[in-house]
Amino acid sequence: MDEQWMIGQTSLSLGLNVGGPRGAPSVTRVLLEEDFMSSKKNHEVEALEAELRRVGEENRRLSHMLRALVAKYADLQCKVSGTMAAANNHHQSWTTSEDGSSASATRKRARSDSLDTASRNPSPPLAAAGSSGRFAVSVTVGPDQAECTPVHEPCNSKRVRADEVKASRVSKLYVHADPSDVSLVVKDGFQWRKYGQKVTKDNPCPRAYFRCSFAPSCQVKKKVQRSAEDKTMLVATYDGDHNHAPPPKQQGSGGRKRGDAAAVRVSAAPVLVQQQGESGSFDGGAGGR
DNA sequence: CGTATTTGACCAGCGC
DNA sequence: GCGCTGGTCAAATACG
Ligand SMILES: [Zn+2]
Repeated sequence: MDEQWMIGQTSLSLGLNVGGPRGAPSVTRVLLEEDFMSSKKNHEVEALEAELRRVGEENRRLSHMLRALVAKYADLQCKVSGTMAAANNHHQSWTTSEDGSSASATRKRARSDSLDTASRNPSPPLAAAGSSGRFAVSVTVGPDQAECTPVHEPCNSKRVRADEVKASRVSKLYVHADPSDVSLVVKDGFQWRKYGQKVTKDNPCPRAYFRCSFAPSCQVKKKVQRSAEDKTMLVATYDGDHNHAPPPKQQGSGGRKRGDAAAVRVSAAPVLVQQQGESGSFDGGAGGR
């Protein structure tokens, strides 16, 4: 299923890329000038100019979208490559992405590396789900993921590794949400209760902390933060696994609550693999503090 | 009135 | 030892 979706993305991306370059507008403008010099039909020139402007705007928008799409596609391709050949990691650098060393231009690359590193598991616990307008990628990293040692590390890698080791089950979910959404309350099928919000150092957008409020014995936590540059990307980091039956999407064809048409409701249910192995002795202790 | 969200305070881990 | 940063708590507030 994932491959099919990715193939679709590939074809789309290639098609857009072929027709993407901004060479046509200049040609159109030349033709338009010629028409104007001939002084045949001014109104037609005006119409053409208006259309040209509109097309230019659309082209720019499409270009932007295409760029994001290409970036995502590159991430997915890298991930797939890493999954297929888990041992052959040639061009992976795993730059200082989590450390946050102000990598402005290489933000996408860093994300790609992160995804790729997470996908370097022996078993492929990654799931991709895409809708017509939304984009969601879920990556579940396991405890044995920290075995892979980075290659040429500039400075860090021990802190990140320790963090990964400490976290038993961390699954990242990249969702493509509308930037008009100001509340990071991502309704992904579960009931979350927000318990904190902090402003991180390298990201101007605040990070929201959620906790599963569906079951008292479920201490699944979730961190939601939108990307610094791609305001349309919401990075939801799920920590833990639900030990209760998920609410079966009881939200029918009702109206929205806040009248927000483009809400963030992440309906793309990520097929989180329960291959974490031993799930026992995990749901019992729910004692907080 | 009960519940969810907000938001400042508090704390723990880590680097210098 | 001190400062910084991320994570959590809990009182206050908003909302249904
Ligand atoms: Zn839960």
